[in-house]
Amino acid sequence: MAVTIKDLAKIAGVSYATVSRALNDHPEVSIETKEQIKKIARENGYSPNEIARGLVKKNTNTLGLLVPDISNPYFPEVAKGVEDRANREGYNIFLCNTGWNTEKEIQYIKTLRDKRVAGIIIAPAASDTYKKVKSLELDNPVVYIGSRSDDRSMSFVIIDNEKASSMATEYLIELGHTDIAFIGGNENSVANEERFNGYRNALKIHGLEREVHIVKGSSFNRESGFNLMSASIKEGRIPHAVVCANDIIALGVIEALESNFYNVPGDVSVVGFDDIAYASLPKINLTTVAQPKYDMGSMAADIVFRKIGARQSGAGNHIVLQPALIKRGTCRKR
Amino acid sequence: MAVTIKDLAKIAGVSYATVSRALNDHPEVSIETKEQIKKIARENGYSPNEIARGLVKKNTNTLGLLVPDISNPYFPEVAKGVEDRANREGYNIFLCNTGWNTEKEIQYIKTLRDKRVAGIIIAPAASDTYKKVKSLELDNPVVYIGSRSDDRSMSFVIIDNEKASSMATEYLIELGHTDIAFIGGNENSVANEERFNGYRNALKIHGLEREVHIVKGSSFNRESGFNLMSASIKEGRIPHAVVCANDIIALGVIEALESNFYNVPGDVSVVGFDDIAYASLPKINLTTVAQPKYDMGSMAADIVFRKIGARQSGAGNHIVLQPALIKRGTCRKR
DNA sequence: CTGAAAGCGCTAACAC
DNA sequence: GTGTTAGCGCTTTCAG
Repeated sequence: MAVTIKDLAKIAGVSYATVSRALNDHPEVSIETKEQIKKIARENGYSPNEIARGLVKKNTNTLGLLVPDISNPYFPEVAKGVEDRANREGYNIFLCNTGWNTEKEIQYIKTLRDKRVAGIIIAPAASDTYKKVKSLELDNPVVYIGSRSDDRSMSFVIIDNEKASSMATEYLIELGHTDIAFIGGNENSVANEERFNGYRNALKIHGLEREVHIVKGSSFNRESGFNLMSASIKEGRIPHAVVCANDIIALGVIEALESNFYNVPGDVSVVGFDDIAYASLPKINLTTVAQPKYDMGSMAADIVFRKIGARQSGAGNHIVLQPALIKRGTCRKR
Repeated sequence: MAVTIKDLAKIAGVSYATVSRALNDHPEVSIETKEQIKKIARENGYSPNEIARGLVKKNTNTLGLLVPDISNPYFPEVAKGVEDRANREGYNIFLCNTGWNTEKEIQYIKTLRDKRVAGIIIAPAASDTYKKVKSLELDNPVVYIGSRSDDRSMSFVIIDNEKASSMATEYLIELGHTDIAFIGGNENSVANEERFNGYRNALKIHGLEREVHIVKGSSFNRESGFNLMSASIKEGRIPHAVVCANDIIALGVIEALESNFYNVPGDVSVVGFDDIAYASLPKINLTTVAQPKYDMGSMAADIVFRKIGARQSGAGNHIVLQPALIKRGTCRKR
């Protein structure tokens, strides 16, 4: 099998401790033996067994990342941020696609814990993710991304979802719309709830409470947006505008609207959430709320590293980024 | 620190070997002590140290996946296929974003090797990835995805890129186009080369050799497609149609065309490659070549598992899937 | 059915 | 500078 440190020691005629030192560039070992040993290592295709090393150093140089749906362009961007930051530290990341399923989420977290990852970054699948994870009493630092729990002992990096959603809704109100619908994603998602609250509050503040036109959410995807909007149309409920819980839902909503010959933004205005890359395509030109996805990923990784360094699983780190409304072409004055 | 098997043994008043057996459901251990020990394990929040176990079992239940750009919606789909298949086997995957950079690729592969992953799935960054990887003389099974090397000892799962590209080009020819351009991605990518060859061969077969209108590629992304097409327009080279090396390039090409007031497909027909989710958006409606991304991912993982089982790093496994041309709205008769 | 002991590949005192 | 030795947390003979 693979050549070990002992094999090298035998060849070099030294103890294997010396080999270990040489390979790790310890200062005590003479420069010649160092060179010598490294040469032998190279010649014999030695590859250090990181898992053995990890066992003794109690350190795997590995992070876990849980995302609900890697097919949603929002998450690859986050993942890239996490990965780049982790890579700079010499860390690798385990990518876990949870499919919006907390069971799967917990199962993944358990294996990550067993694999002794240095930290776990979670884009939660649902609101009960938090307590489920908490009940695991992990030793590993955990940071949430995209949404938060009330429990301030937990760390997170988010944008202010509620405010963002309010901004979007108020923009629509300014444009003269009164019958504004909200089409949500997974109903047990915290981000979804916050975005809904932001929407509702904006209506309330502007005395439009009566107009609240909720289209119950189902999933954070295109099909769901399409189906929900189609159903609403079938019922004859055609709002002036719709606030969507994310961009891909918005894409589905627009699809439904246009396939029923309603023009966007001519007949109905639509605003999304996330600002995925495709939102800026001229043909799409979706008005939406931007999230600094990549930065959120790297910031989350940053917090993990800070926690690892500090050895204090203590206080929660909280980063709340400000959202920006990107006005493009799917909204129009009424 | 974390409770170990020895702690449990002490509590249970048995040897730690027995604890190990009980926890692993060995048949020899009495059902009562088994229950007993499991209970103690649960109560004390025991989590098996997979890295210690891995050291002795020489098995990490981990796969590595290298992709050039996780932001390209093609790759998350592949990743999902790999991940789902791996998950069924109880494996986790290391996601490595190589940024089309073979240096980074090799560096990643080295750490994956050091971390003793059971196998590595590579969506290669460039044509020299193959020999660079080969020179590493890995013990780990490797399977390539998306493009292949001539070296038949390597395993891969691909679609027939050349044929696919020919199909797309011939479709354009049937539509009456003669001045057909090819806008490529990374020039040192094998997939890019194969797709270019398919394009050129189709022209040749139809006696259109003289018309070959190559727009040198640069990157597999939207900006590149946009820039290349814009430059071509500026030079006054407006082809009848353009074959793009992938969908996101096509998106950029269309963007460039329309921002210069050329209508697609009215003035210029465009065909993409990959069939990413956004290609089917009514507003985009991109004619393209479909790749079974998810299946390709899971098949690649499948090969890895077969190799792990067989313990024969021997013969290369080759899967060549048939491409399908998806005719949508970006091409029109001339 | 269970215990004792060796060892996976490596690092880190502790000696000399 | 380098060797010896004791683990890291676990699985797996080998005894009994």
